[in-house]
Parts: sequence; structure tokens; C-alpha cells
Amino acid sequence: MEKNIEKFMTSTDCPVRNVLDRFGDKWSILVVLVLGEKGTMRFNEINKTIGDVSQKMLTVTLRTLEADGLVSRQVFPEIPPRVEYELTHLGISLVPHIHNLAAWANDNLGEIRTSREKFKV
Amino acid sequence: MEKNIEKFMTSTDCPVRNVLDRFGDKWSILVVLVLGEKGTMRFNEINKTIGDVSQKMLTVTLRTLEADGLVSRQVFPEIPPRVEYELTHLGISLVPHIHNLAAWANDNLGEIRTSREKFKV
DNA sequence: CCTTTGACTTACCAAAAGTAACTTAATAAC
DNA sequence: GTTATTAAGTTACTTTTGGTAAGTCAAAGG
Repeated sequence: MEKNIEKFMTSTDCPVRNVLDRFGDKWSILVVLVLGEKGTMRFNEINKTIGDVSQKMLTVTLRTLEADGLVSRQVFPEIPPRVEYELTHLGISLVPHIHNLAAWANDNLGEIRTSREKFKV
Repeated sequence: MEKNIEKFMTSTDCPVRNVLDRFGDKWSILVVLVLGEKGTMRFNEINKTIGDVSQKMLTVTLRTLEADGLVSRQVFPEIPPRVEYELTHLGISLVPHIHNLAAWANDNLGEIRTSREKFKV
């Protein structure tokens, strides 16, 4: 992992690239984070919690996360419909890493903002 | 951080959102990872190491990371030009978290791939 | 029968990212 | 003494990704 990073990077089989490409979209990480905090949630609940995600993209994001095995989807055959989402064990195992990243963000936002201001000038 | 995540999420001042929005682009995390591995690098070196990033997006990504204070940029007034990039202390402090994420990706890619296959059917 | 409800689709539009050609100025090659 | 090369970009144009707003579905309530 330390030596031939070059080959790792350019390869389409690079695990980091493979997963990063998938989570490098606009909403996936945030959805995992929210489900990690609140446990089981319904579609509109996730939508409102995040606030500025479109229905379309939330649908796409949840389907992708389901396909990847990070989120489970349970449909209740009622009218109006009820669909509940929650993290799988795989999804849960990712949460601490996102929390670490979030904590870093929290700790360093001040410095980042200062830097952004300086750069403008 | 545990209770009012709702307010955190919808707020534009949410540190997580603020930083995630910035790193949720396609290349930032990867560039930090590469610079973290190799130390000081020139533009074309980063470009070749990643392999499939366009010059345009690498320029944009590096400028953004510089504005955020994660990467430093040193121009040598030579012809042809030489520009060296490296992580700042802030950028370096982020690397371990990305490594953790990369390790998770590495450990779980098999399960993710299996899940993706199942989902197709 | 007309509205409401939740979880979506769909058609259309805007923003982000990719592609390929162009720029710059000093050497090196012809 | 033109022409090619070189590194780090920029620019114009195209494709991909994401956003917006309206429509769908079927039962229950008025």
C-alpha cells in the first residue's frame, strides 16, 4: 500500500478508487451519517432531515446504497405507502469513519474558513 | 452533536455539511491521499499518478485545496514552468482519516461487490 | 367524486466535469 | 533562424450529473 500507490491509483480495481468513486457523489455519505444517527427512518423523514436533497436524488442515492449493501429497504404494503430504511451491519461499520471525518471537519472549519478568506484577497 | 442533528443538517453553518460539500467533489480526497503518500509533487506528477483526472479538474481541485489551506503551491519562475505542491499541516492532519476510510474500502469491497451482483438480478 | 397522503417517476433545465485544442517563453534540434 | 519541445496551465465545447416541478398510484375521509 505504500510502495506501488501509482499502480493502485491508475488501476480500475483499486479498492480505494472503486469505493471512493461511489461515495464521491453528493449525498451518499450524508445519508449514511443521518441513518447512523437516527436508526430506522422513512423516506420523507430522511428528506426533511437533510433538508436540501431532491426527492429524485434521495431515491437514487438510497437505491445505490441498497445495491452496495449499506442500507436495507423495507416496504410496507399500505396506502399511502410506508418505506423504512436502515443501515446494514456493513453500513454501520462505516459510520465511525465518517464520524471521525466529521469531527475533523468540526475541529478545523475555523482554520479552513480563515484560509478561504485570505485566499480571496 | 447527538441530539439536534436535524438542526445541524439543515443549517448552512453545519461544519460537517460545510466541509463535506467541499470534499464531496470528485477529486479532492484523492489528491490529498496522493500528496500524503508521496510528499512534494509537481502538477504532471499528480496528474499521472491519479491517471484519469483531467488537467482542468486537477487545476480546479488544487486551487480549491490551496484556498482551503490544505495544500501549498510553490511556483518556480523557470521555463518550462515548475510548480510544486505539498500538504500543509492541516492537510497532513486529514490524511489518517482518509487512510482509515481507504482501509475500510479495502476490507469491504468484496462484500460490496457481492451485494451489487445480487442486486442486479 | 374530490382531496389528501407518501414514496416515488418523468420531462425538462442548470451545474459540474470531461475533451481537445490553444497559450507561453526559453531552450534544443534541424 | 525557423521549428519542435516542455510544464502548467486556459478556453470553447460536449457530456454527465443533479435540481425543479408536475404527475402517478390507490385507499380513506369529507
